[in-house]
Amino acid sequence: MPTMTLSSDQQFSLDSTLGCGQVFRWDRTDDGWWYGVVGRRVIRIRQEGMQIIFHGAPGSFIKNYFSLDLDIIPILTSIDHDPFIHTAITQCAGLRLIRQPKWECLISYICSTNSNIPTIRRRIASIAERFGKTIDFEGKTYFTFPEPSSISCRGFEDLTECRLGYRQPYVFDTSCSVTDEKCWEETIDRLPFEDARKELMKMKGVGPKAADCILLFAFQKYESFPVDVWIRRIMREHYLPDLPGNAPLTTREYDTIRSFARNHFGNYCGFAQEYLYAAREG
DNA sequence: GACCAGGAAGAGT
DNA sequence: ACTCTTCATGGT
Repeated sequence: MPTMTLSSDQQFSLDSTLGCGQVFRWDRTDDGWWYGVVGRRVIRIRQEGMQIIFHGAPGSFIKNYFSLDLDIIPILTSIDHDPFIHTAITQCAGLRLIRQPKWECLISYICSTNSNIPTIRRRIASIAERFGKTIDFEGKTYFTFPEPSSISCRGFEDLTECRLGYRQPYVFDTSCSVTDEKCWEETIDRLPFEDARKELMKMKGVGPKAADCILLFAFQKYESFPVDVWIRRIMREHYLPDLPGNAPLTTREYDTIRSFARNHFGNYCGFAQEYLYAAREG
């Protein structure tokens, strides 16, 4: 079984990283193993102190996926500007931002709107099960996340079983437009942040929040600061107590919150967002 | 049944 | 550019 030894200044917690809600296709067994599908691979991985034990992918792949090449200490230092974020950083020590497959991330966050994490997970699993390819791994069957064309070439109705609700046309429509435009990832990647954001929001079902998540989790745009109901609550309570009334989140308030965060936490405010989110409710 | 969850689109102003 | 309504699902 391949292993990797973390260096002493290389903070990493597998449980925080896979359990914080940034990815939806990993499961932890009672004995501490995580199983996940990434691209065409099934990966089994666990952590024992400074040792990472894994199977299903080369070490270089693991290192890149979990962004273990990134020097995280200076990044955390750069966002550690107040006692509240300091507590979150301490609480979720070793949380890393994963480099997610872009297409899967796009659909995942289209499926995430106005939902909770268990429901989102079920939707993604259902899409993979019905449209992906099977992979046999250690006697069990897993499913890849389907290519855009695998969804778009089938009828709209085939998605109904996935129970996406009002998101079904968004997923289908985005699958069609991405099937047509092969190099959308390059386009997004090359653009400066605000332009990339606008470009993503042209896709059906992608608003400000989903765009920010996709930019953060799939494109490593660390200046992104997604604002969901939890983050909004936390920011209003601890950083922006003077914001008016508790009405539905408007575009203006969203922008107020994210520009505050960008100023307060700096260019790596996306890390701050994920630590605050992971440390929510407790 | 009401209310909530990693919101967004569309219509009407 | 802003406000309001509607959207489908599953859990508490």
